[in-house]
Amino acid sequence: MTDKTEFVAVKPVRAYEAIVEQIEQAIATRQLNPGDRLPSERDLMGTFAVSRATVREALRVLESGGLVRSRPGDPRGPEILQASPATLHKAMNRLVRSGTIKLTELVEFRVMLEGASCTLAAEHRTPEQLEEMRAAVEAMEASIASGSAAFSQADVDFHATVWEASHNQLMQICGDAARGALVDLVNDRIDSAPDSRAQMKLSLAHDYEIFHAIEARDGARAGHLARTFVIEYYGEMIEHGDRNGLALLGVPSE
Amino acid sequence: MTDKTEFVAVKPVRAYEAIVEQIEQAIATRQLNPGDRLPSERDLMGTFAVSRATVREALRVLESGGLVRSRPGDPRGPEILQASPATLHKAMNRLVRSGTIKLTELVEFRVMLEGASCTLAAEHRTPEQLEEMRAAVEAMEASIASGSAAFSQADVDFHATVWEASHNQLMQICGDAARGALVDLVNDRIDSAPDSRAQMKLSLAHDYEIFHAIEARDGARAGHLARTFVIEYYGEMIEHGDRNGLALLGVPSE
DNA sequence: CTGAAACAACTGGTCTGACCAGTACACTTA
DNA sequence: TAAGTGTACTGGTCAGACCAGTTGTTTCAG
Repeated sequence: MTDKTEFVAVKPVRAYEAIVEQIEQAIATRQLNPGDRLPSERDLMGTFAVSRATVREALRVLESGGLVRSRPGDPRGPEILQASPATLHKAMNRLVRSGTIKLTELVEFRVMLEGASCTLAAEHRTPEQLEEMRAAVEAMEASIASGSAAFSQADVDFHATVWEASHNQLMQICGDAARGALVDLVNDRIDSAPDSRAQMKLSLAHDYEIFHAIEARDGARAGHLARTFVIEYYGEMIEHGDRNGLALLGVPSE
Repeated sequence: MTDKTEFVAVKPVRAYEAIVEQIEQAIATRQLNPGDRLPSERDLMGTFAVSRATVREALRVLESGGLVRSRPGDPRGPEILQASPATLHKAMNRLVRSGTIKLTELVEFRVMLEGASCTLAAEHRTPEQLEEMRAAVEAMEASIASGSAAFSQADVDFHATVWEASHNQLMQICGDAARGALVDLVNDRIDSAPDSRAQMKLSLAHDYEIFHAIEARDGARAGHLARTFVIEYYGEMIEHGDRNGLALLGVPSE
């Protein structure tokens, strides 16, 4: 506290940034709450003493961050929005797609998330969610003959329900982003390797096992299965040198 | 494919949004790469056939998303940026602060990440990184008397090195975001509960144990320890009903 | 010939003032 | 009372302007 005064680097703050900052603060500190309205752009230009172009730039930034929404003609002004995971989702997607992140990392990440969500789902799932899962796996089984599109849709449904049943949005969002990025990457790599029938049967068997573990509320087993299956599925695509760490994630601890 | 034509909901697309979309696409598809330059705002208004105000709004949105950077006076035009975790970080923070995401979820998320990164670090760490960790824990031990600021800085250093040694940026980024959000939340909750000496000693002991597991390349043990400690640390702040799932995450599998 | 100073041609940041197409709400009118 | 009409707002966009800052070039003194 009584340290010598220290100077820190500065960077010019543009007017619209200062406005964003203020409004963001007001939202963070609950002075502004979802449903509240901001004054109109023309009023705002008065209170911030800037031109409309400037307040609009600020508003656009806030809007792109999912904090407010403007609608033309609405006399109540821009609306403060409930925070939504959409922005996080987009940010995650961008990061992963940018190639800053290696396939191995993505798979490791997915292994953890998938495992954890299955464990949590086994604990937290409601009876309704269990039935949804049952319906999804049965749909998979039914569509195994009719085509890979319907099959993988049902597959996605099953996993989506598991995420939901985990009651952990954060994992859901991150897992979803990772899954999306992963299929993109894999599609780029081996374009359109269509699910072979054998492949489908394997996936189905896996999902059934997981389902039963969740049904039995056996979280440890559900997590272990999920991890193992993801590793098995993506393992071959990963360079040999990177497989050790992955394997470790599969079967942890005492 | 031959389905009946289906109409879908539309929403008006503002001009600046269309511009953002196009530039975002160009970046995602690698037509535009980090270091590349966009034409100047005045040129852009020509190519998109809009006014400068509109291209500026688009640029502001892209800038707030961390995709480009404009600098006044630079005749080369706005620069395409390397994707950075900053946006993700901010998005996660906002989501957590807004209360959309519960403390429990955040802790669960952190438990997974912390565990996984320790496991991976045990496998992937280099000798140099091991020494960094050793230095950090020793710094913790040394500063245990001198004050909590230095102590927790060393603590953060230790964990940062572990993240780094895991060689998984994704986990690092998410873990960091979660950690940041968590300390924010906890600081709000019990404001400035200063690390008691006992608390510090406990943290130190934990970190030492983890360090030794990483040193011994015992990934399973390192992960298990990390999970257990995080659970122990945050467990009390979590509502009783939510603790079961958390406990499950700690000691998984067979 | 060299190095420094002056310049010109750009850049982004901001402002003013204007127009349009929508929306909400009060005010008619049947 | 119910349907229709106005009107006064909203946000979206445009045009044109000014300033301060950067860059690269040109000029000029040594």
